[in-house]
Amino acid sequence: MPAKLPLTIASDLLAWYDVHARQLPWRAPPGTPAPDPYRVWLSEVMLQQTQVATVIPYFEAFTRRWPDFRALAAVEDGELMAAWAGLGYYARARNLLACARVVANDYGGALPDTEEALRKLPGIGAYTAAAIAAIAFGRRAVVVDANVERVVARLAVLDTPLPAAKPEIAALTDGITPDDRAGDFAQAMMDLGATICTARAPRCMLCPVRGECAAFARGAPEQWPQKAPRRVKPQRYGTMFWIEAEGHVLLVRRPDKGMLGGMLALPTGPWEEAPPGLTDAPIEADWQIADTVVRHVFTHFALDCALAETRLDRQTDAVADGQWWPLREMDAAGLPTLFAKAVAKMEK
DNA sequence: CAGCCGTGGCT
DNA sequence: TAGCCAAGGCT
Repeated sequence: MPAKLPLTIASDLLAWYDVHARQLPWRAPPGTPAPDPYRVWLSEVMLQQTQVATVIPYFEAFTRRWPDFRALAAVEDGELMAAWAGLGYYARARNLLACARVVANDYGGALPDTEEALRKLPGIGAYTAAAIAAIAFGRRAVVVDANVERVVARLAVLDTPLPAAKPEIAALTDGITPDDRAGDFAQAMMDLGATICTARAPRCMLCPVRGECAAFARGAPEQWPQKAPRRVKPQRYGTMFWIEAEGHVLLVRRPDKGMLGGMLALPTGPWEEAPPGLTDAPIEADWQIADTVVRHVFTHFALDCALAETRLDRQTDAVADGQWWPLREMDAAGLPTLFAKAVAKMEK
């Protein structure tokens, strides 16, 4: 284990946070009473692997429609998934709803206030449980996200690459987390990582703790954290099927497991190393292949998806579990971006 | 534990 | 621009 970090980091960081904290819709100003746990929880789930600017409009829409756990717990699955459309990582939406229902049914509509109890709820892992306990309930918790990992790795010039360095980083973070204001400290670390101690081109001259930063002293802070090399992203090919009839298009609900799980979508064939053509076409029809493909990049592969079109005289019921959606209301369908791109292409 | 799981911003 | 990256959780 490396040497401990200077204990002055917490006080320096909190003093900086008192002046420079970002004003965010889910955040109470420094020193004021803790914000509503529902809003903290909702924001933390939305913020998992997702940047602040992307989350804000979704957070505003969700809190306007569903102001508390009971309201959210009463939503139908499809309505919730449609509202989440575009945010990505759709398992978060399924877990969000499951969590809201547990809170409404088993906890009287109020989130439990300990890390241990929070950790057992759907969609709440080690990071989110610590963040909620600290920010919403004022408990001392060690909050480690990707920002904290980067900041701590630089402060301590950790040469162990991620993710192997995670235990060391957690121990070092524990060592500088204050007993009071652990929530503000966590948010200060994350603000610092998001605005100053950035992954590339860090703004060290604005940093309140550069005097305690070993990476700054070395003169090359962007050299940390070290990371294990990434795998190359494979290219895959697929086909989407556009079946139009009487001003409607056929949509299907994707299974909960797997890519875009639980989301409404255009029917698709398999996604493979070679173009699958009309494999798994929902019906036999006179398919026309659009002249351009829909390109979309997911986390672990890139997809070139052909678009097969056909028009029918009537809305066939030959496709089990399909539903006909009016073309004039495609925005309300809540399609993942891959399919929203196809809709945009068809509307031209 | 390592692979799976979206999307948009930034350089 | 092509790749890197982000307030991770689940299995």
